[in-house]
Amino acid sequence: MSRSNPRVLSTLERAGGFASAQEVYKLMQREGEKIGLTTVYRSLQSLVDDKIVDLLRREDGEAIYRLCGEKHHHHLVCKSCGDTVEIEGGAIEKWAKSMADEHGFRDVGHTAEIFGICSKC
Amino acid sequence: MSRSNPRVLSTLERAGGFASAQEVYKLMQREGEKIGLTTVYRSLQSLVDDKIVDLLRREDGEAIYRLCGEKHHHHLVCKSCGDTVEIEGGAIEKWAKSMADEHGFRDVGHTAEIFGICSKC
DNA sequence: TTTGAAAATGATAATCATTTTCATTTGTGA
DNA sequence: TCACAAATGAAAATGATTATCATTTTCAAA
Repeated sequence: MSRSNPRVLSTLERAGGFASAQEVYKLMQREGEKIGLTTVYRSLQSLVDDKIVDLLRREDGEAIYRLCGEKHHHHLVCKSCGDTVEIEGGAIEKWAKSMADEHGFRDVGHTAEIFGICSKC
Repeated sequence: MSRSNPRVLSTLERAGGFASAQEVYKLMQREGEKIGLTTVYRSLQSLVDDKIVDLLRREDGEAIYRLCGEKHHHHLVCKSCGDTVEIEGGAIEKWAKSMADEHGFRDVGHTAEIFGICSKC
């Protein structure tokens, strides 16, 4: 049982509260932090165990970690240039909740992404 | 552009309409079918492109393929047993459209999944 | 029937995230 | 200082997925 390295959590916060293990690792390297990839993985895993961060999945299956306290939001992503806009999802929250209730699901979370071509492309 | 090998689809059906690429491959091997892993992946991918099967993710990130109807819909997935309910997403369609308009995006698509614990678990 | 281009196939190698191993370092209490 | 447990991280292992590329199959036209 390992405890989380505090610098990992702090980096995840600085990353906007939303990143993969590889991204956290690269970010720490770029900032001159001395840390091993193994420790980044272990720390993130233990943060998930402690319910301090959520574990989600990118479309390609890569694990992404999100601070639980972060305000929940969604993304509007350009398929061409990758530009991303954070958007509100009030309608989604209500939809997810009502669907879950209707089918007797509990402890529900959700993912929702919109992708298209932005005005610049 | 490759078309799907029909034996792959038939195997996925026989598997209960729900399996990973590796599982489909092993199942076909066990049944004496001569097919390569590459072809299994390609066939499943093209079935996804043709919207004949849905691509979801196990907790560990492994891709799982699931037969679905043609009508656009979303999923309510149990994190514990994998049980899946297909649900309507009228609210999502409107939300995605209005968000895209607001930010000048065109050719938009979207993904939305709800996950939780079902009443049986 | 023969031919040839395009599509499909599959063995193999490459990729890439993640996990495991294990030797070393660090922290801590006696 | 000593001993020992916990933490660390480099390197290897793992496992799914994708890329390569030579070979085979399909099929329509000659």
